[in-house]
Amino acid sequence: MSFGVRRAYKKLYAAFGPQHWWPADEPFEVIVGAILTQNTSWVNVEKALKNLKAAGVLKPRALLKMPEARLASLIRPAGYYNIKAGRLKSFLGFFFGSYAGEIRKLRRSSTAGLRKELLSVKGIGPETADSILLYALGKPVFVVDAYTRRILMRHGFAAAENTYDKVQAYFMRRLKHSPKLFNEYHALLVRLGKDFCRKSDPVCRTCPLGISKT
DNA sequence: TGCCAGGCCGGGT
DNA sequence: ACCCGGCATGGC
Repeated sequence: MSFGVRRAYKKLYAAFGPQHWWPADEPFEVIVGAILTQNTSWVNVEKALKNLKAAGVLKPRALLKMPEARLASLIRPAGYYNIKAGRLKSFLGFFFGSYAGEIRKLRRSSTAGLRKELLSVKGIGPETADSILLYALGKPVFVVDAYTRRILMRHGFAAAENTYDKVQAYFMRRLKHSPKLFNEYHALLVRLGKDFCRKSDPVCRTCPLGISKT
């Protein structure tokens, strides 16, 4: 593997500047967005969030009370709407069941413990859990996504090591455990991915990292 | 028109 | 421990 973690960060920041993530007003909105954006473009998620806001239900208690079928219809533009309505419901069950539906109580919980709890919620996998920890709760956790892996892959990161946990450890071992740094870094990787490294893009030679792989 | 997007689950090897 | 099909809309 030849991906220089710190050097890459400097180049990305120089090229793109601060990304101001997560694009949401409140922690709860971050959580909802994190579930809705699973394998889905953010523009579609925005439409769904807009529907929820317009209906005045982008709040824990309102979503908890709402029938699942109604929730599904509101989030329709985000795709997988039946699945995601169920996932939102399962998160809410956990949120109210263990934390009284209060973000402050979530935030008070230990990072490692809460991560395990989140992973036990049906519909929340590693990326969604880590996005919640970092972007909604400010915990120092590095978020890995499809762009991160693809970018690493194209920079010679060994395919066999390209699993979620390995990639996450690779970054976290080489960076200060700062929420602000992890926030900016992940956002920059997504920016790079959107602009230069989508699946259908050819291997990129003009991106700000100056790609090397054939 | 077909492929893709800020994953995850469940069933099968 | 991996591998795969399913889930679904909107943009290009």
